[in-house]
Amino acid sequence: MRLDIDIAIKETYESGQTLSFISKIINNNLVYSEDKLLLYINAESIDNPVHSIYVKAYPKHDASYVKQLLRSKDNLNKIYESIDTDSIMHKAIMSYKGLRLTKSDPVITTIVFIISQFNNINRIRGIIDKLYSYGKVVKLNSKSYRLFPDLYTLEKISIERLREIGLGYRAPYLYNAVRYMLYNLDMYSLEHKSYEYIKDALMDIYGIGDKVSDCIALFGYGKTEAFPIDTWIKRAIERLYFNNERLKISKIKEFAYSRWGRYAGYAQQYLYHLSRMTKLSI
DNA sequence: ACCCAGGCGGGCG
DNA sequence: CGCCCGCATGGG
Repeated sequence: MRLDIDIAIKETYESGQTLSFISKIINNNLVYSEDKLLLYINAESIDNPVHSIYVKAYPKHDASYVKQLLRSKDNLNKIYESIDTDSIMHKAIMSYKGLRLTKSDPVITTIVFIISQFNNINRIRGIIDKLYSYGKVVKLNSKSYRLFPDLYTLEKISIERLREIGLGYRAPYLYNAVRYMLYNLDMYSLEHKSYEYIKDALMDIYGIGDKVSDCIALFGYGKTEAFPIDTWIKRAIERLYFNNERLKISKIKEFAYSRWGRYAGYAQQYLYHLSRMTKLSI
């Protein structure tokens, strides 16, 4: 199925969202798989913003799901207009035009960002890879791929095994979260709740705090007002907007919400990508 | 060797 | 509340 959308696949893939962790670039195509579906996304060039992509899906072609995943309703030009408040954000927008926020499965997003805490992107990818080995094998175009394991499969993995996989001290966080999502909280019941409601519900989970819940709200529930603050974003705001002054998280939040409002999440994503790509030597 | 990574829970004042 | 500390692990 062909889908009209302005998107820079590579930037979107590399910018540290859920999609970054549960998909792979294979032969210049993006392969993304959740627990019940697999997408094979082909763009003419993953290096440049394109205007359309071609998608094959397992088990069936479902354009609406792909549109939701890639947030095709977002009018990037309008969003740029509203967050282009200064020369720094302007540079980020110009550099990474076509970078989109993505909206992934909230359960998988929760798992990914519990693993992400106080960790680095390469290690997170490695751990997610190992989790994939528990997933079902499916075929698409006569090639085999793994789906992400569902909660019932993850429930069978012991804490010791999670430690071996590399979760370290986060093993009990994930172990408990899997059970919490199975028996205490239907994550899909939060889909159309407010940002604040979602944050409160997520922060009741052992191992999920302010930052991880913001990532889940943003990348798993599509709440674009969320502004996750990790070490990169903290340094970036301090260095680029406050002349290297040390700031409290609460102060940075205030700054971000008042400056970028309901698209703070987009501003965050561009700033995060800019910070990592330039290592802040701008 | 040392420092850092998409932070969190717990304990203390 | 806010602040401070320890935490597993691997790569630069």
